[in-house]
Amino acid sequence: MPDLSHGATDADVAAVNSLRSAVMRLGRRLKHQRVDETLSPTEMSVLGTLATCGSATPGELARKEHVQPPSMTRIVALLEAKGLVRLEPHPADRRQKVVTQTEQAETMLEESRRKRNAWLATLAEGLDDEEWAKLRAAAPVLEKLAHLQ
Amino acid sequence: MPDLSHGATDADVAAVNSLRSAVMRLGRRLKHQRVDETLSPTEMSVLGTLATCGSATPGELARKEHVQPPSMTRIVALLEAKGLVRLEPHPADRRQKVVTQTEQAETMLEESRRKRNAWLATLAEGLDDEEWAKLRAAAPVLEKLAHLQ
DNA sequence: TATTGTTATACTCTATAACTATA
DNA sequence: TATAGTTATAGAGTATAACAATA
Repeated sequence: MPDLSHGATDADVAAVNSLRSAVMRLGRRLKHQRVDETLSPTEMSVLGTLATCGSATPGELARKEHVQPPSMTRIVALLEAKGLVRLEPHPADRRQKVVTQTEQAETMLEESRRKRNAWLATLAEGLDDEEWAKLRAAAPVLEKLAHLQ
Repeated sequence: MPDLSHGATDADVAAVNSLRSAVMRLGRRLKHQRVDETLSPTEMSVLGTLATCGSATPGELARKEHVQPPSMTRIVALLEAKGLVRLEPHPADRRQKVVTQTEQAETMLEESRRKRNAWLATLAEGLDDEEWAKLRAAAPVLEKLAHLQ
């Protein structure tokens, strides 16, 4: 961790600038290089969360994805309409709902994983071993960063 | 580089999934944690590019930021209206224009760099030395990735 | 009274299509 | 005929505000 009590170094600031710029640009690319044309990036991200968490309430999903509750309402409704999630009443709190992914979603995720290999291949061609390793090492840190605070 | 000629390994695919999800989520956070409320992420990114490249044509900027030419027209117009860039005729080709950042933009970037330290500080509190190092190592690779192909 | 989720609405950003001017 | 940039328009995704139901 950089010594921020006395101000960040120029190199730290530069790294953050670079990181931010790259994340924004990469985000725009990813938006277009969807493996599944019928799902938005956030919808995919929600399915990914449900695949690991099992199930969650709309409020929990909104906090995880860093969107506002009304946005998650819409996203969950779209996923439900596509048959990818199931909405059930919360067992303990009748205000809340429980969102679970369907078997169809699992099948779809497996399929999209195969499709992703093509994009991965073109990606990897432009990176050497070392760069690839750096990317893999940073992936979990980026995930942590996205969830911090 | 992973052995993609015979298909990517599960670990490679998992890394890409994780990366994509993190980039999307982080991108949404960055959208809201703007250091300058009056500039969109892409506007900031364009200024960052101009700060390093010196000057560029709208077409070049569109390709770098991965937006379509009409979008860059709008972005450049907004930056010009804010007095942050100057538009001049291209010396050799009268179809093109040259976009250059103003002194005001440099002042603003310096100011925003100071503001960014606050966000950097809260960020760094949640990361240890090792994680921070991984992030710094990956930043240039992410930039490369954003520009590939 | 606070919290969960929804409805209604508006905004921001970007894209596509069609156009103008220049090469 | 091709290219750089613009104008006009539409769409996707998200936010805010106001509301209903439950805690």
